[in-house]
Amino acid sequence: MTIGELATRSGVPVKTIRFYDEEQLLSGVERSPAGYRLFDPSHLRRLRLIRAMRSLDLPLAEVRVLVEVAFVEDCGRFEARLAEQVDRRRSDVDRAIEELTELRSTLEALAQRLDRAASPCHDADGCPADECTSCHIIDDWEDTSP
Amino acid sequence: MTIGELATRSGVPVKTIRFYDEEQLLSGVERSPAGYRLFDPSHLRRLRLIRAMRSLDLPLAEVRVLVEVAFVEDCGRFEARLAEQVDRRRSDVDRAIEELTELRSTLEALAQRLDRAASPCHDADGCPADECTSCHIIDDWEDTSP
DNA sequence: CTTGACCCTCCAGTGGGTGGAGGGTCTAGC
DNA sequence: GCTAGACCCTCCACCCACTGGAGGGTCAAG
Repeated sequence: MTIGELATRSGVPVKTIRFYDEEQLLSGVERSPAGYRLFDPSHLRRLRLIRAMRSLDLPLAEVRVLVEVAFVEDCGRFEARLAEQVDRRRSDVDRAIEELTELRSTLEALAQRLDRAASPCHDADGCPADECTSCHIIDDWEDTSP
Repeated sequence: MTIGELATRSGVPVKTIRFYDEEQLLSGVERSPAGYRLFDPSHLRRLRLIRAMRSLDLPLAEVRVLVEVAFVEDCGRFEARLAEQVDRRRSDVDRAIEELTELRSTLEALAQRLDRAASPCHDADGCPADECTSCHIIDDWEDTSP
């Protein structure tokens, strides 16, 4: 299988497969006399596993380990390690959702304040912050944020 | 004000201030005969505005424009542009939260499946996927995901 | 023998900083 | 006048996971 065929079958871009190869995520990739990469069906399985792990946003370094464990060591170990990573990722995602939710309400509050904002100074020479409600939006909002 | 003083007063690291200067977010920064950056109080205001915008995760390129509008043009324009950006950011954040929520439930489902997983093959020569429940976790889960 | 679809390597860029090397400057105390 | 230490400078590399492009080799069909 050439890289193009593997790309078509897996749905992973050629460039990305090459990148994974450089990063040692696919092992035992042969070369044709002309230097073309040659893959076998195990690489397709491997690539699918990589993509599955990546769709969980596990870092490549961890994916590298996980793939190695799955294909070289035994699956019990793979399962345990994956469970571990899934747990870790789960709490990361929870934290990220919390942070985004907080940001979301900050944005909401700011949007409302901007709607209510009355008299921008319209000073062509730049804004003399002390007399301008627009600028004070930022100041006020800074005061109320941590 | 030297860069160290500005850093202390603003809570922004020296390196970051230098970076913002290089990126043209602070303008009119003087230099001492020895080449030291010299700031005035307007730079403190500017820096605070930058940090406020960045805390909304607005990209630096947009922050650059926004700061310029606030300090060089008039505040009404700043207010309008900020409102625009806040709206855009709001929908981005909404989308991000949705995606993370989806990821979160994928992780949840996978974690449960991993808990229930029965018999890993424990084959020291690598896993012959067809007979191994651990490997099938990935396959099954792939099938159910888009 | 040419055309066009492949393939290769190497380099640069993304965003928003952060860390470090290597070296100049300033100030206080002796 | 000298030295220690805190400060400042520039330039370069690194993070992450790719992606795009230049410049050039390879292969099959017509």
